[in-house]
Amino acid sequence: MDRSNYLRKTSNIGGASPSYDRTSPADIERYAKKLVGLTTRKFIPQAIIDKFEKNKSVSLKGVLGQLIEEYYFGTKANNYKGPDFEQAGVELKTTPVKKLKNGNYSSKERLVLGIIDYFKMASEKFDESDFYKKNEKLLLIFYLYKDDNNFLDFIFKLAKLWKIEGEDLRIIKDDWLKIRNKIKDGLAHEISEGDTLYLGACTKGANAESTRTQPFSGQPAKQRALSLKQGFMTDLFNRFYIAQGKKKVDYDSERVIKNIDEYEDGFTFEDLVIRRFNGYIGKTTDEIYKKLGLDINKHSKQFYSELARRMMGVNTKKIEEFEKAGVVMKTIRLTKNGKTKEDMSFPAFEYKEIVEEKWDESILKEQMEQRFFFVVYQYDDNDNLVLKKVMFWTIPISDLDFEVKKVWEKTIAAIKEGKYNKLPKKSENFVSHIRPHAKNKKDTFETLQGGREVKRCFWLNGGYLTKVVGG
DNA sequence: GCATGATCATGC
DNA sequence: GCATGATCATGC
Repeated sequence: MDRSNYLRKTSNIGGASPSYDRTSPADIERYAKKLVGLTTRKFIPQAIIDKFEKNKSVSLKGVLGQLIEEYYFGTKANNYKGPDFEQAGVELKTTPVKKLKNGNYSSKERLVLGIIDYFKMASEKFDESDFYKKNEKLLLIFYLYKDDNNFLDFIFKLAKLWKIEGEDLRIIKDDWLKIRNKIKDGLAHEISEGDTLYLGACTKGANAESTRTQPFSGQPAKQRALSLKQGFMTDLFNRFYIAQGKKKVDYDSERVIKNIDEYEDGFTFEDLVIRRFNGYIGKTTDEIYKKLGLDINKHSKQFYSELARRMMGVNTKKIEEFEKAGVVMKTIRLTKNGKTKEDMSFPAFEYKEIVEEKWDESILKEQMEQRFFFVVYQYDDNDNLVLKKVMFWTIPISDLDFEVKKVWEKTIAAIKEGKYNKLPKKSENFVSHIRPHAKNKKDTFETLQGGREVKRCFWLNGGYLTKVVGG
């Protein structure tokens, strides 16, 4: 279909004008906003609708952005390295949000911004990188995803031009540098999405075995793409949505770094967070409590996490940067002789669901690959808890892709055989094991064999954690 | 009512 | 003292 034909078509959409100035970011945004409330079906040619209706197994997902470019904006999708709207420097991205049971919206997934060329990125500077030049200004078009719906009928929820800037830019740039430095060090094969905060290097490929060569090592590395993390996308959507006055949501989250001026040269977000604890290391919880002048309940289960947040200068339940980065804060308590008191649990899994998963897309991998923030206390001779250290941590990719994967595979094999007493025990692997995680014995999930078994989950072994925190 | 984080109890 | 099994407590 040629463009004039397309223009005639789009001119009928809800009174939308087909014309916009493709050299102007603001005008592109204005035109994009007219998509809100529409579905793809409204502006693509009947022939394409027919094609997808005929074969519903074909997902429109991969081509949704292209259809918008071609039939709504009248620009051909390009393979050119720069942004889609070249003169305006604007890159178009469509991305799904889902509505949660409580009525809030959350991003359905991370936003992929481009495959990493390990050879190219290794020698780039951030400001002149392909990534930054292409993605500095994004036209984000969010659509509402529904499980039972045809892609043609997903409703566009929000369109917004967003520029990477301010505190976000600080963190994204540091993330980018961290990834680039790993490539420079010949460690592209050890990159993990959990290494970084907002910008993650997620695996991307036809299958888990899609690999590429890297410049400074003979080791093949998984094919990866730079992407904005799911938590970050959720935050973006909600901020825009609230700004439009569509909905009042009390976020109850506060930043650790309130002002960008708090960043000093060479200090990353993580450095600044760790520095917040400097005055408290070596103090007992009581001393910290008094020093902070708190009036929180000492016997509450939330006491330790609240104490940690207050030391960071955050008064809300949620920490904005942690939410956006998907950082999980955990309190670890060590005994007098430096061992972790407890193993660390993950959410219980459904027997019938886990057997359908592939490792690379598994829930467990996603959960374990997150970045953790450990607040480590140790009991002293008087049985007081003393703040020992704080640290960010991501499980090394070898422990995850080898050890944890083994445990995960054994688990699935045992479930398939119906041998629920043969699930991997702590003694079988030094990183992880399976244990019950339930209200009581009656708290069960259905099994593959039609019976019921107590809810169980994966645990990180206390001994492994002891090693990690250097107890 | 349930998910989640945290912790206890028992027996070797 | 540790592995394993079991359960508690809180908040949404």
